[in-house]
Amino acid sequence: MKFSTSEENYIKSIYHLQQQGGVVSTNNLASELQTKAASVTDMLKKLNAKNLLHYERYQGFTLSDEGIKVALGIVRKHRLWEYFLVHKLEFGWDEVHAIAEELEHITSPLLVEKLDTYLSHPKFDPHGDPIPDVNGKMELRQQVNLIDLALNQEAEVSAVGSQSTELLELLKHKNIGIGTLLTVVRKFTFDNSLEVKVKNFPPFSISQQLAQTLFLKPTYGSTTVGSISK
Amino acid sequence: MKFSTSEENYIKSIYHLQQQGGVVSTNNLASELQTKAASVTDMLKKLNAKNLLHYERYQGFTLSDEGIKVALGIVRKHRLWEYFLVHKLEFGWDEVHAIAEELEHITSPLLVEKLDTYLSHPKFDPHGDPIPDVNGKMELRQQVNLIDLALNQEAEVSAVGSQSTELLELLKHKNIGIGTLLTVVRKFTFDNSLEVKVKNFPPFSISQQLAQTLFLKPTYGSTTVGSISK
DNA sequence: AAATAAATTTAGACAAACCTAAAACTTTTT
DNA sequence: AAAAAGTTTTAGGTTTGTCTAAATTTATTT
Repeated sequence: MKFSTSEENYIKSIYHLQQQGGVVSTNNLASELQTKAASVTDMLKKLNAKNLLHYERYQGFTLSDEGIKVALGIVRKHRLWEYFLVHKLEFGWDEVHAIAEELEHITSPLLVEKLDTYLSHPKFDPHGDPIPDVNGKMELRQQVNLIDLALNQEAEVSAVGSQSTELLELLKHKNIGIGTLLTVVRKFTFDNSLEVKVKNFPPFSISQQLAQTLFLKPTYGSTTVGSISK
Repeated sequence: MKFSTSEENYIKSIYHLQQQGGVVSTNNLASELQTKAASVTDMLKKLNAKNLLHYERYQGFTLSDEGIKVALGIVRKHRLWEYFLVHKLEFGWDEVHAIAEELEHITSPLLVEKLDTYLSHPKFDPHGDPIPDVNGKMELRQQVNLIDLALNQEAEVSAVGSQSTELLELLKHKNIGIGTLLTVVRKFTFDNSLEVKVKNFPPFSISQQLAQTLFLKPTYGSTTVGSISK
């Protein structure tokens, strides 16, 4: 079955939202898609008629198995194109999201498979997100949220939880990118903010909100800067 | 100014038609786009309002300078993507047209320039058509139509005049592709058909229609099979 | 358990891009 | 030069995806 660009965008957004919070609500999806609740309801009816959703009036909704399959196909295309843009065309990892949003709607399945082969079947995209294979299977990202990182445990930034320009702007300002090595030197319970250290820079503060969008891979053989352990 | 996919398709088709015949007619464009004359008139009004056309009711139309600029931008994208699909992803030259029709509508100008650089600024696409540069300039294809090829003059097939599946099917059947070397051994005035020879194959016949869609580059130092010249 | 607030859906409109059928204009034929 | 044929445009309607405003349902207060 084929879908319009608009249908695909709804499916993809529902997928992302239900990854976080389980059942998705109308307002929730409307704000994610920058549209109005009434428009969302219209589209829900259509997707429901195509058996892509479990949907009951006023009760929220989730993707059906079929819906998830479709979503994974779109996610696969999005992440493969991002990989292509960064590793072949030499875009920065923070410039590619909008372009991949367009490329992900190109329909040819053969194109996707040839692209995958050309890129040597990458497992993760430039933001650290896993790329589903043809059957929708993908690796878990073995990453830790910055909020959960142990004190003085060195780790490498490997993914960001959103591609909003606001977030990317803030990361640029703080000089943080994919690959940055950092350690948490203090945690403040008052506002859950963190004091963070990057080599060769003075320590600086990261808010709870920001910390929640950053994912890292611990560097075993940590630098244990001021810790008690030998 | 930005254009919808539909507007871009109209602009591109008008461009191709006026390359052949000068002023374009409504029915002409309707059949090219597989749509109805009334739909064409609707769109003409819109494009005219945006100053992309010279248009007078009932009198036909051509692109304005601005319209040509837009058309060349689309043609540039189409041909660059075709080059990418054939030379990087290893598609056959006869499989890429439909996919490039989708890719040509991706909007990012930076993407086009990075792609062009990645491909090392190719001058011709896999069908032998020239690729316009950023300013719309392109080389003429120094090619001869098969109809005009001199007797016994060896030449290499370098372009086909259309990408219709019907044509590609026929070429496949006759074992002709980009790069095929051939000579015309006889011309029949009755139906303007040609008797053609490809090395290691028995001679075969090509209709006037087919000959008109094939373009070739003469091989200087010809093989002059049965000619009088030493 | 009412009253109020918030979320969701319905009803009715609108723009883009298409359609059919009829009217208007051009070209060709007789 | 009138009639016929062909082409183009207009008029009015459809579908998709959006919107605003009003009605309905669910959740939260008091």
